[in-house]
Amino acid sequence: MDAAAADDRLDRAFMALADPVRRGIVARLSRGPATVTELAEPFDITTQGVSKHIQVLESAGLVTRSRDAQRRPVHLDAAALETLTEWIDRYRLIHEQRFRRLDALLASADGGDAAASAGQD
Amino acid sequence: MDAAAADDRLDRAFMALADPVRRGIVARLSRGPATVTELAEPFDITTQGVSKHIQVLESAGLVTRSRDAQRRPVHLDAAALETLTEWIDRYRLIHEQRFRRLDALLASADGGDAAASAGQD
DNA sequence: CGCTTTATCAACTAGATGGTTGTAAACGTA
DNA sequence: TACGTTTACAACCATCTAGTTGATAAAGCG
Repeated sequence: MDAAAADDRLDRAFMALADPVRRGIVARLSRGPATVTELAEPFDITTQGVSKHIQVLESAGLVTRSRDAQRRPVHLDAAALETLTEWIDRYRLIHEQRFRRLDALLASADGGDAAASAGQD
Repeated sequence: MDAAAADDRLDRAFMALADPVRRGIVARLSRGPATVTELAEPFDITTQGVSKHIQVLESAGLVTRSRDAQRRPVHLDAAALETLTEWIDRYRLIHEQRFRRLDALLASADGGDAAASAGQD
């Protein structure tokens, strides 16, 4: 997978979670597969609307659909969720390590004004 | 913070990360604060465009802006990133625990066909 | 005081998104 | 066969988004 494709995958996955209905669907699916009508039940929108939300989640790779007669049960793909936490945690940790270095510098230098220039990395 | 406000905060934060330019800004800010022109430099869009991206990140609580003469350095807020990983991990872990229970059931029952009905939870 | 740099605000456009209704396909059952 | 259930697809609409250009404000510098 090249960088552009990975970008696109992240775009869609984050976008998919930027909607309370779709997050509700993910939350429900974490407890096991469900059909479209089951997933639509808690929300005040049509099953067609929910079907479109599921398509968004599917194109983001967050869920998959199987087949059981005329039903199409939806399953959560936890690996895709992990990709998101990996992206976030990468930069969160870089940020925190930078803070720890800054703290160490402050502790050793003991000069308050030295922190301002150190902030430039 | 009530549920609707928390929902709105999550909406904005996930939405903010659903764009490669804004993720690039977050990645850059993990290495330290930067000005708007510095942040705009790697991208092929105007500083006005980048300024709007920063407003999106700010309204999502992911970054803050301070003041240094006519410059307005942007800082990353790692705590907001943590809120996102917490949301994702919550349902990822529920999903994985369910899988572990299913595995245990399969191991004790030893019946291949039993798995299909067990899948319904 | 002008000039430059840095950044924001306002207005606009093309395109995407979230919802609807209507139609139709696939499947099990009477 | 006919019927009900479940789901998808197409067309449509209101709203939002991402980018642009142009004007403006704030601060430093000649």
